[in-house]
Amino acid sequence: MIELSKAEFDVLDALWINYPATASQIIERLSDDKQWHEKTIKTLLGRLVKKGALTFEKEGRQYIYMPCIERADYTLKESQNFIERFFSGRIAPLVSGFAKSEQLSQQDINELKKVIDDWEKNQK
Amino acid sequence: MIELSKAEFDVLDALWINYPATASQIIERLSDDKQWHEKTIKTLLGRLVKKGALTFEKEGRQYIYMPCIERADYTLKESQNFIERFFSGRIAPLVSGFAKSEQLSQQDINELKKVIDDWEKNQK
DNA sequence: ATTTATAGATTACAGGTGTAGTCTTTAATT
DNA sequence: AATTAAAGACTACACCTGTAATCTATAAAT
Repeated sequence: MIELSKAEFDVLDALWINYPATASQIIERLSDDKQWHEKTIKTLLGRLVKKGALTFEKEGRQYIYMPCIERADYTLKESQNFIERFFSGRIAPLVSGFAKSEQLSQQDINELKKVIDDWEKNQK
Repeated sequence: MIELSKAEFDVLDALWINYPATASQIIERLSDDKQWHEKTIKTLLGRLVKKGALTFEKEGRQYIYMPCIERADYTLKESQNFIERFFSGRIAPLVSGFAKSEQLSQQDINELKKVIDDWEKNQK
C-alpha cells in the first residue's frame, strides 16, 4: 500500500475535490486551510508523484495532475489499519469509546442505524 | 496530547497488558510479535519516558515502569483525530466504508447494535 | 530579440523514527 | 578481591517529514 504522510494526504485531498487540476489550482484550494508556501506544496506534489499516488500530463509548461488512487480506497485501507492497530481489528470498540465519552450525537446514531439497516437488507 | 510513534505505541501497549513491569518483562512480551533487538526496546522505553507517556521507579539496578496514560484515553484521542482527518469528524462514513467493502461480520453488527442500544438507554 | 516571470527540478536542513551499537556502572559470580 | 554480565545511558545513522530556498528552463511581455 502507498504510505502517505499527513501533509501529503492533505495535498492529495485537495486534488480529490476536483481533478484533473494544475498545481496552482491545488495551491489555491489549500490556501484557505493551510499557511503553506507554494514551494512546500510543489515539493509535496513531487513526493506524491514519486510515491505513485498521482500522475500528471504536461500541458504547455504546466502539469495537470490526477490521482492514481481513490479517496474511498485509501481511507478504507487506513481505517482497517487503524482499527487493527488500536482495536485488534474490531470496529465496535472504537464506536463504543466514542459513546462512552459522549462523543456521539443523535445524528451519528441515526446514520449508524442506517448503515446497519442497509447492511442487513444486503444480507437477504 | 502526547504523540507516539507506531513503535513507541507497541511498547507502551505491551506495558498496558500488565504493569508495573520491568524492561525485561516488556521485552519478553514483545518477543512473540516483533523481531526487535533488546536495545531497540530500551531506546523506545527511554523515548516514552521522555515524552511523558510512562514513568519508572528504581528497584536495585532495574527500573519498574508504569504508564502515565490510559489506553482508552489514548485510543480515544487517536480515534477522534483519525476520524477528523479522514471523515470530517463523522463516524458513520467510516463504518459505512467497512460495510460497502464487506468488512463487517454479523458479530460486528451485533456489537454495534448493542453500542447504539446502550447509548439510547443512556439518553433517557 | 531581450527581459522577465513563472513552472517545475534540485538542493537544504532540522527534527522524528526505526533500529541498533558502544560506554559506564554496578550487581553477581568465581 | 577480581572478573564478568547485565541494566541503563549515550551515541549513531539512514530515511522520512515538514518546510522551504535556489537553480534552470521556457513562456510571456516588452
